[in-house]
Amino acid sequence: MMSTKSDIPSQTHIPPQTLCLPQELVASTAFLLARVGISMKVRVMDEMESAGFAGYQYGVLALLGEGATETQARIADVLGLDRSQLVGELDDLEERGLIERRRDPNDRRRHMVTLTTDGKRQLVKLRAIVKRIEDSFLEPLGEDERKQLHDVLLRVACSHDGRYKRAV
Amino acid sequence: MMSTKSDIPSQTHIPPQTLCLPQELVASTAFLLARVGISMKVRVMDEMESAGFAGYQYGVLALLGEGATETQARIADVLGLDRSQLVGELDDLEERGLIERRRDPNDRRRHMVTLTTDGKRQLVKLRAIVKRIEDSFLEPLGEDERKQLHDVLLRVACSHDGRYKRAV
DNA sequence: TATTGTTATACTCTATAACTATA
DNA sequence: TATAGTTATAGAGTATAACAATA
Repeated sequence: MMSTKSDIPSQTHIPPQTLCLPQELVASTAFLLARVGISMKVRVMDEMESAGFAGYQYGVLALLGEGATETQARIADVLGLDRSQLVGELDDLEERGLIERRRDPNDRRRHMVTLTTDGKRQLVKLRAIVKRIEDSFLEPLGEDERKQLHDVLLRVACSHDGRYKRAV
Repeated sequence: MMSTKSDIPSQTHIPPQTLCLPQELVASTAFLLARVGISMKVRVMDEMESAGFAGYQYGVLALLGEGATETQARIADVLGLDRSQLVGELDDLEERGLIERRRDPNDRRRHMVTLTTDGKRQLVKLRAIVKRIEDSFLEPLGEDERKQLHDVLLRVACSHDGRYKRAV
């Protein structure tokens, strides 16, 4: 499963320099941001899958957990997913009784999506998973460093994506 | 090209709340890190492609730009790419005269890869692209905030990936 | 037998297009 | 005609497996 990617290189007549990234990349904040962000996401996705949840289902539950009843189109737009992609995720969540889809009587094209009690329970579980992974990643940082990191990231995010607006 | 994803939602009898992400996600440093990191990567990839470079070619050039002659296996391992994936990228770079592959006379299985003069020139160009994108993203941050961000990310990266070691 | 580079194949995501039912 | 949800299809990207040359 892990192939040979993380083997200690046993090269011989190349100086036994440790496997190490080019300074140019390590010096780049963009590079670090992408690397750390992606590996965090991968880890979250993996553990979500182990917990029986696929892809972006946590995002959906988290959004619905805020209370509002949402349309599928809105869920997709807010989360930046494709509407067609969302269908499958919702099908699964619905079958498992974590969400409910009801037709909007005022516009029968629309599905109003809400979280069930069971869905809320699962959300708590998934939230804990994310929190645990986040803590493990940010372990080398002190409390105020974490706060500062979050603050800085939020400002950067806001300046490039209008969907963060309210949180500023 | 942009589909309808960024349309202002014209929903009517749903309160005209602006499209906005769940607070739970916005409050999560892991989420922000992944979001910002990925959108930065996407932007870099896009602009690289516009400049005629595909995928991870910048990484390869940057690595070779540090001076050392590297084996294909080492390039792949350092950059975290699949060895088979690397072949195509190198083929392209070689055809365009930006790198050179020579058989290692001491071990004829190996290809020693080096950067050509032209490759160095292109590297300078790509470096500028990344720098420009990074600056645009980090624009809301002051000088010392950027430094602090880089420092914090580096520490996090180091604690989860041995390939950063030297840079600590 | 193990390893390097290579080629071929399969699989997962995501993006696109087409279809229905409603408006 | 346009939109919401759905289904089907295609493409990109990645991972896996098999292979030839060399050690």
